Amino acid sequence: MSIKAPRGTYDILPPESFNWHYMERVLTETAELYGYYEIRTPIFEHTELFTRGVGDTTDIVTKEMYSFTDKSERSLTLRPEATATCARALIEHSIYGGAMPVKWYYLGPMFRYDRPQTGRYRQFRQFGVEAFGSDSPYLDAEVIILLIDILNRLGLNNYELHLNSIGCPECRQIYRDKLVAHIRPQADKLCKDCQVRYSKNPLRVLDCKVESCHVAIAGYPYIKDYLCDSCKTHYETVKKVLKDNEVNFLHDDNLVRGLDYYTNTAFEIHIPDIGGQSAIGGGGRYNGLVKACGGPDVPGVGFALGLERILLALTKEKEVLADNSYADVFVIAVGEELEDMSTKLVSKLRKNNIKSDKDYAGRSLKAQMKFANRLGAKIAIIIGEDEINNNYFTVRNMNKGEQSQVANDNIIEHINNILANS
RNA sequence: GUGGGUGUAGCUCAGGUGGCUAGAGCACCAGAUUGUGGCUCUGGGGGUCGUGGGUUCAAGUCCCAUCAUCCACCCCA
Repeated sequence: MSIKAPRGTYDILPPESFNWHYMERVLTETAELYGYYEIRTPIFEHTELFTRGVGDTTDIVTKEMYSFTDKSERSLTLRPEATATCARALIEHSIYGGAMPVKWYYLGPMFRYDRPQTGRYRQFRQFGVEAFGSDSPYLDAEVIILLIDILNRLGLNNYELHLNSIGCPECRQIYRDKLVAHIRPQADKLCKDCQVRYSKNPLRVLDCKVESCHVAIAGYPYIKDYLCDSCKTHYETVKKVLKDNEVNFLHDDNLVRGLDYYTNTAFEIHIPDIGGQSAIGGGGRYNGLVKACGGPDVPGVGFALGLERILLALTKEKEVLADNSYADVFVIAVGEELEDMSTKLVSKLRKNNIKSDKDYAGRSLKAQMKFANRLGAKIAIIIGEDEINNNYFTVRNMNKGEQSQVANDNIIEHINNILANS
């Protein structure tokens, strides 16, 4: 046992994998209800896609990418997120030439080289949606309504939706200048991280958690007061549609995005009490992204959810969310010479779509019963000499502890009956 | 990248200031009940004490290094 899963990766075993199936079903079925359909893209891309599409000053690109050189000296990178990938696919297949908007969802692993902690892994999984080709604020709202619908269907209640508008490059630049002018006299009072933020991306200073930074920048201007008319109208419409559709949100002046191709709506979902990283998802509008990736000027809006973090929140109270029975029926052969019979019966059950299993360890009847119980079997079928000689099966209802003799020919019907009533 | 905690059985963990053959609970296997699970009782298998080095008559225990893991920060999902 010397080789272990690499740092920041982990195995999902049953019954844990049941939770993933359950969650993924809710995610994909809900998305399709809203007209979003799955796009499956490569798990690695040319490194350049992410330096351009994520931003070469972001932490993701500067210190978290899993990049490697292949045998032909190409620089490739395990995808750290999927939005840039979707933009690439949109451009590559000239999807923008057809009917708009195009609405996609994706589900799968992402990779970031980072120190693992609660709810953070080097290989983690995201579900996200992207809608390209419409600048309508109603589409921003749809994406958010979908997100909230998903959380509700999963049974999460204690989340907070934070919402803000970061305007367009034009009005944001005016705001940025105002903000920098406001901070400049206090710049030396900021924490070490904020010193860096101040020069690199001043809007980031706003969501610093250090108390002294808040004090230092007190009275800072809000971006909402600097939005141009068009951006202001866009944001007001998004908020109105959310209210009309009973989605609660908190306007958050400190919610910002770093890069120029992010525009207008920005939102994040927080679950305060999962410990560690409370952000389980986020998204917004990115009207400049497709162009930044080398395509035409196509607007877009979307979100991504961190699935480990969602599961963390979901399993806080109950460990296994889905049906955790490994087999509905367990077939027991008493004595090795009857194993041919149990094998045939298990095959018959399976052909009739009854989830069933049998012993492969040469166990005694008692031990097989115990095993059946542990698998969560609802029914045990016993085949012994008596049964063979008289053409019947002994069927035991494991929950009720009742058992009966069932003629061989009636077995499927009988089992289906019990399962239907359990 | 920065700062802390922890590495002993498959899992959760005991093992004061070093000292006999390293323990418990759970899990697993078997028996009590020779054709019947869950509860109980009895027994059994399973550990190079993360790894390497050092101190010592003697190291699971002390020291150093290293790796792993967990937690937090930066940042993100």
